[in-house]
Amino acid sequence: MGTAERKERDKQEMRRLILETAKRLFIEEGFEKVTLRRIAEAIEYSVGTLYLYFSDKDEMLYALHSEGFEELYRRQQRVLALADPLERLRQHVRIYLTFALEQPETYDLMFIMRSPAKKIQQEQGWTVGVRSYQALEENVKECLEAGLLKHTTPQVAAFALWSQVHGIASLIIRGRCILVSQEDISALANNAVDFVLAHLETRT
Amino acid sequence: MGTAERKERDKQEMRRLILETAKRLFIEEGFEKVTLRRIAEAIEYSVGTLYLYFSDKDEMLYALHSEGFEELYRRQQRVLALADPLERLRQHVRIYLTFALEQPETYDLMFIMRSPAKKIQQEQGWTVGVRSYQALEENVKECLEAGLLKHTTPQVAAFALWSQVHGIASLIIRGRCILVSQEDISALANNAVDFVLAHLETRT
Amino acid sequence: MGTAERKERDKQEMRRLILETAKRLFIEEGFEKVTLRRIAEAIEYSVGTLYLYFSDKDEMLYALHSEGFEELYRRQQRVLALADPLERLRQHVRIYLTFALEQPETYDLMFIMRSPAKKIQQEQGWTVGVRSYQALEENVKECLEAGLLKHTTPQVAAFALWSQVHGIASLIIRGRCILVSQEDISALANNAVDFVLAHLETRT
Amino acid sequence: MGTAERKERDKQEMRRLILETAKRLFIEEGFEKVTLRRIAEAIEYSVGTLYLYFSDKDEMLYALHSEGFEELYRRQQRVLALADPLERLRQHVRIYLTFALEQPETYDLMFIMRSPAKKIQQEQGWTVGVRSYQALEENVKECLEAGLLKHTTPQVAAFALWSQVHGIASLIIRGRCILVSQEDISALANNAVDFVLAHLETRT
DNA sequence: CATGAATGAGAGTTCATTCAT
DNA sequence: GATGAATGAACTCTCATTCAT
Repeated sequence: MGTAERKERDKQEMRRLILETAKRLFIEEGFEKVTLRRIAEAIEYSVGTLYLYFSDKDEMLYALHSEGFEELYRRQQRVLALADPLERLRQHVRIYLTFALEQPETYDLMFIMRSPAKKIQQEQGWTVGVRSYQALEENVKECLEAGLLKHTTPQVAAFALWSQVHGIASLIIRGRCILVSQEDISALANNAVDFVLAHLETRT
Repeated sequence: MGTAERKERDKQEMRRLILETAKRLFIEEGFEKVTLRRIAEAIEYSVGTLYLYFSDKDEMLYALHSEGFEELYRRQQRVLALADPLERLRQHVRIYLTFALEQPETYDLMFIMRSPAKKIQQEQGWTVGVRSYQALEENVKECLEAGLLKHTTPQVAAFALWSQVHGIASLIIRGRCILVSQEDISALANNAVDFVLAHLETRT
Repeated sequence: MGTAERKERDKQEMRRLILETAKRLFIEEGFEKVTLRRIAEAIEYSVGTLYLYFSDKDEMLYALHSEGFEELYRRQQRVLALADPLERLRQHVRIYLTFALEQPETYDLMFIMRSPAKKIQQEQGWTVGVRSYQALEENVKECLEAGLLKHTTPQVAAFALWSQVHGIASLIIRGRCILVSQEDISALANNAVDFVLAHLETRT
Repeated sequence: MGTAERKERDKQEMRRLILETAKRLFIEEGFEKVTLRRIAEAIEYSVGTLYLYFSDKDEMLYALHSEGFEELYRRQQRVLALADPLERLRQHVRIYLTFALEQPETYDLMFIMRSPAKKIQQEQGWTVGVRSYQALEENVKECLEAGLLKHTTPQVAAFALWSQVHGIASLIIRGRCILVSQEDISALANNAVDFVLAHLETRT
């Protein structure tokens, strides 16, 4: 039925509206300060309405969390086509950083925020995220096997890379780069990544 | 007058007591769970008393923030004696990571938390921190000048190193290393640092 | 018109369905926990639909209240055939207690609950109930006139009996028999009734 | 210290004020309708203040519940001096009924209300009450042993008596005696008790 | 006839902060 | 200097009820 479909679409749109608004407020005011009331006010609906789309605040956070990981994974996929594992790894890292800086509030929720959402505190809340990490580790492994990266275990190399990019992203997102002018931050981030990445390659 | 001095000293001691207690509670129970009431109970004073030593909660947070940076700087000092700039840099990094993992909640407040304290949001709140960063940058610069690190600017190299260690620390502190067993985390952290550090040296 | 009749019949059936469901839920989950949403879900209709058959929640409660009294009266009727007024009275009491324990939530609504329904608060809401009470009083009166019960007024004897059984029923229903094991409660209840009843008879 | 004592007394008075107010509202508006906000308004304090004297709503209910049982037990004590167990039992019953009708809201809370308070739902919440019931049972036992009551077990006789008085009290308190004029209710209650009590004695 | 989206009022609870004593 | 009683504003969440479709 056309009407049924439209209703379903409307429902999805409302969820989107709520989530996007929540996300926007998160940037503007910080996660912990955002309350259901504020979200409701922002979309000009009553608080109760939020509960028609999410069973509680946790579920809202978890939805954003999940969407974030889906999006990240989707972006990672674009890279898989690259035959050269090292080039693929480079792109991998770049894509991650881009994602973090393009959607800082989502990234924050995924990798920085001390989430009050119970679901996220359980291990199962991370299955989507684990998949992404394994893709990275797999990529690193290939590089190691092809002798393209300095010798170490895939675990160590993957973690080193991840923490490198995460460090950059989270320092920027949480406003700890006060010494660097806003315009140069992105350049600095890229240079730092390049610097590290370059010297982990065996060629150098 | 002696009494005036003693009074001032007493006042400082009380501030210390409060701050140490707050820090301990933050670590034991997590930031969100610690209220002024809990701190007051822990030191066996009334809540109102806290306001005799700090004008509000923000000021307490800011004091902890500052103390954290003082402590970090103090630890950095121990390293300055080392003649070899590269070895000094290695220790520098190691000291930073140790501090972060020994005092996770303080580190969190300093480098991760989107601080509610207004004072920290202003640039002047970071002067203590800037000094630490400059010490690192200075150390990096020396290494570069001595040709001990792969070529780049001091800014880039320092930021790369800082973000590397911060990334490790913050992933651990904010519980994002769910794939790694609790016991292995510290080893993994060290290995990752070693891996990166090693390959940024020119010798390799 | 046949259609009009059928419509009316359908309407009645729907009311029945709603009321029976409500009653079932009340017994299963307790009064407080049952919301209109839960009733609606149970009958697989929307909440709004309930308002097509009842003007508000009060009216639903009142309907259940009335039905309870109808059911009680119906059960009382079965006893009228007994010629011996004393035996009839004994059965009367027994039937009352059985009803209370078989349909505790309905009994609760009828005789215990401080009803939220405004209609019940008015005297007219009790006409159905009064009929039942008069039947009991009539029965008692017959016993007294036949010299089968110890001397007193019908009012006193009827009230004494009613409050006796109500006391038993309400202590059980509202969970005040915590000293008595769940299995023995029913036996205790019967023994208590027997004890009292027996000694009010003149024969003893 | 005098001041310490006065402070303690003030604190107790405030608890009393809150409890009495709560109790009064319970009568006027019914238990379930009374909210913390209403109580706070009634005593002209803020809602938060209530939490300085009671840790939550449950504790307030439980305090009233406990006080009720203490008071009932205190009243029972007055009767113990009577040498004649039968006369003592008569007074026992009368005292119970008087208590119920003098403090209907407290009695309601103790013996009728389906309490939401968790503590009351646990068996330990009733220890005070159990003591009272055992006193009654003991009295009944003495009567039986002295051959003053018609033969049965102490359990059955005690429960019969209790449920008799409770039935009367609860029908009155919950407004089910609509047929009887308000003035006659008390007389009717007494007559009913007398009627039953009299005929359970062996003398008759 | 039936729906389901929306709401307003209100529930219990928490907490940083103030201030008379 | 220290207290602790008091508060106001905020929190998340629930529910009977309405109404356009």
